[in-house]
Amino acid sequence: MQRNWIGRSAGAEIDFKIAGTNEKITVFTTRQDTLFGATFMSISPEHPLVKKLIKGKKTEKEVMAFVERIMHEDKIMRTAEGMEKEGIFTGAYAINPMTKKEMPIWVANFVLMEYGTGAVMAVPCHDTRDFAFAKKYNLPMQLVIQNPEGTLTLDNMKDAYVDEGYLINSGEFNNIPTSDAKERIADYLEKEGIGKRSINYRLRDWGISRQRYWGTPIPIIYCDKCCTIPVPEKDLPVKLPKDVAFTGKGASPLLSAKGFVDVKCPKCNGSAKRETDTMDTFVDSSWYFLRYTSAKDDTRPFDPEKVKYWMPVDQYIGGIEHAVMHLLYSRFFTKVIRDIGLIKVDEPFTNLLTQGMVCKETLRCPEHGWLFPEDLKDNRCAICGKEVERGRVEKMSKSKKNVVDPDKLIDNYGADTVRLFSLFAAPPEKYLEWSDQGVDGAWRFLSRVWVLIQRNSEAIRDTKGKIEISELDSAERGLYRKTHLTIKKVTEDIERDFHFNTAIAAMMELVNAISQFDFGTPLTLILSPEGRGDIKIPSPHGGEGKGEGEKKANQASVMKAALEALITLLSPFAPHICDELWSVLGNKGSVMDIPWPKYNEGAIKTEDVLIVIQINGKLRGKITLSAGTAEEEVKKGALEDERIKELIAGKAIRKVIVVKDKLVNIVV
RNA sequence: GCCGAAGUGGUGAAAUUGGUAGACACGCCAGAUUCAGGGUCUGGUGGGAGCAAUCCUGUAGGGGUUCGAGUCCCCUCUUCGGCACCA
Repeated sequence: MQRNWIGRSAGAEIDFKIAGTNEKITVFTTRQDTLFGATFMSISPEHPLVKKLIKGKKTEKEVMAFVERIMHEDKIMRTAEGMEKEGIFTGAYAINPMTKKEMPIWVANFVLMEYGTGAVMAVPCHDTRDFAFAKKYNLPMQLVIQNPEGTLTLDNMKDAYVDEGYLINSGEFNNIPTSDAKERIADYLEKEGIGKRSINYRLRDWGISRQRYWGTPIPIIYCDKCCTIPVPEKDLPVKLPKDVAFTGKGASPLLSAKGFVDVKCPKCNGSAKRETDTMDTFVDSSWYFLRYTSAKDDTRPFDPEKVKYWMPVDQYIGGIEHAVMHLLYSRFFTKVIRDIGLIKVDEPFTNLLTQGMVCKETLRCPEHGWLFPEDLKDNRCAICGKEVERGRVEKMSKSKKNVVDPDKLIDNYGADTVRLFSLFAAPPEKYLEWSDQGVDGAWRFLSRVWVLIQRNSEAIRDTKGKIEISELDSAERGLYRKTHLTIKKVTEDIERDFHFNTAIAAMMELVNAISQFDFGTPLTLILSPEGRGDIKIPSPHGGEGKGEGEKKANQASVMKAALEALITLLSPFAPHICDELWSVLGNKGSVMDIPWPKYNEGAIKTEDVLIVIQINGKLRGKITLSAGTAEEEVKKGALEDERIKELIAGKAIRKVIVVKDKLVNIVV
């Protein structure tokens, strides 16, 4: 996205002789391939050559009047697209270095002095602006790029042809495709010394001063005698004054702070005034990460050694709305600070995650303006009863009152639930339309975890937890495998792309699996978070039938492994409840001090795999085989399946595709 | 106009390498819980047909590549974000 702002474009600078003088005029173009089609020239009203060109010509007065008028127009308006193109002939001519023809030089309102060289070779046939300009002022046109179909003529063109094609009317370069011609003509220009390859960047202006209080003061003093003087280093930093009147009217509030504004000139000691504009807060956010490395250093902005240690930022997370401006400015600052030799960092951020914004619909009463969701009564304004307009779903903002008060949710559900739900609702890079539906689900999940631990903690407390996979029965193996699959999934989801939503879903699956396995002591718990009612715990599903001794020990070990993994994995998402449950499980200390669990490859391996059977790519059956079964065996197994036999009866099998441990596709 | 992202059930979303579309939730439906309500538990839940087994259909729309496409290619539409005559 920053590409638009940096605006790198590769092209060439080309010199044009001005007829009857020794002067030359240089243009920048990305379309040197259309040089033979350049039939006139447009220059910016600010171009320094304008005065020279018209000097002594009878058009001088007229042109100057035009230039003056344009330069007094608002620049943003003047350079807005769709603005009427205007120009005036200077009376001077440039010489096209290829065709040697004379090209009238025009001053045009749409040519910008700050981009390129402030002068443009106009190729009306292959540039839409030049086309419009040439048509308006009846200027010559020359077709030099033919489309691949060969159908273009000067008469049938309704607009400029700006696409790829091949060259015509271009002497020795005829019939060359545009992309090659760019290189060949650039080579020619360089060889002949009339031009060179050039790269242009269009950096946007950044006016950093603001007429507001909250911002860094600009350390400049204005003295009538000594002009503009920077505040001496010993007086830095300039701090914002406290005696300020915020009227909401007029210019900067700092103007009202007399003690701030009136100062002695550091040079002549006469009376002087301070700059009262402050800096855009983007200035501060452009280097704060450097300051963070040395926050307590009161002698300088940052300590280069600390910057060397900490920078660049490994992972930067910010809202998508800052993807262009803030990040571009930060990169710019970093490079400037590097260029003046204070740091060695080239790019400030190694990885960027732009998170989506949280949005919500806006509500508006025709009489009382923006409304909070709770200002509604039966879908009407609670104050006047008027019907409420439901607006667009947009970025949450206090001014539009389309916000959710986290305190209320936290009061009702607790911080863990609110945190868990926010992370579960959507992946982080996606925009999220907030809805309260679903918070209940997060609360229920945490309640289930709470109950599970309470029920089982007693039974697993004395377990040593040693597990031999070969000694486990199939239910135990199943849970043990699920536990390790979950560790893998949660770890990878977090590390790879912060997809907390799928990590949480995986933990929910683990909880479901543990519930199925549950063998804990029957227990009735009364949980009463504010307004949530109580939970009666039903009898456990299994467990009673299980044998004693070894069997029971394995069960407890597997259960313990599952519960401990669950609590550790869940702790970053619901830290408070997990810390509590960690001790309920009989552990000392905080779960936050426990190393992140590692999955065991051996626990994940399965003996049996489910093979999908397709006929012509459509799902027609499933069989379970042991993992790693040879292709031939799998094929045989599929073809012997009763249903498959029926379905393919009487049809010729053209081909059978086997994907190992996954599927068989029978093509008939 | 240009650049970028996206479009999947009633809803939020999964599908990470081209291989069972809809995981996990929300909502809804049914049953259980010795009153109701709430809560909890169990089961069901893309659409259509069928008593059923099952079949057809389905990832914005249209084409294509492939044994096989939400995923790859081409075209179209819609939404969102950014930019604004940059030669």
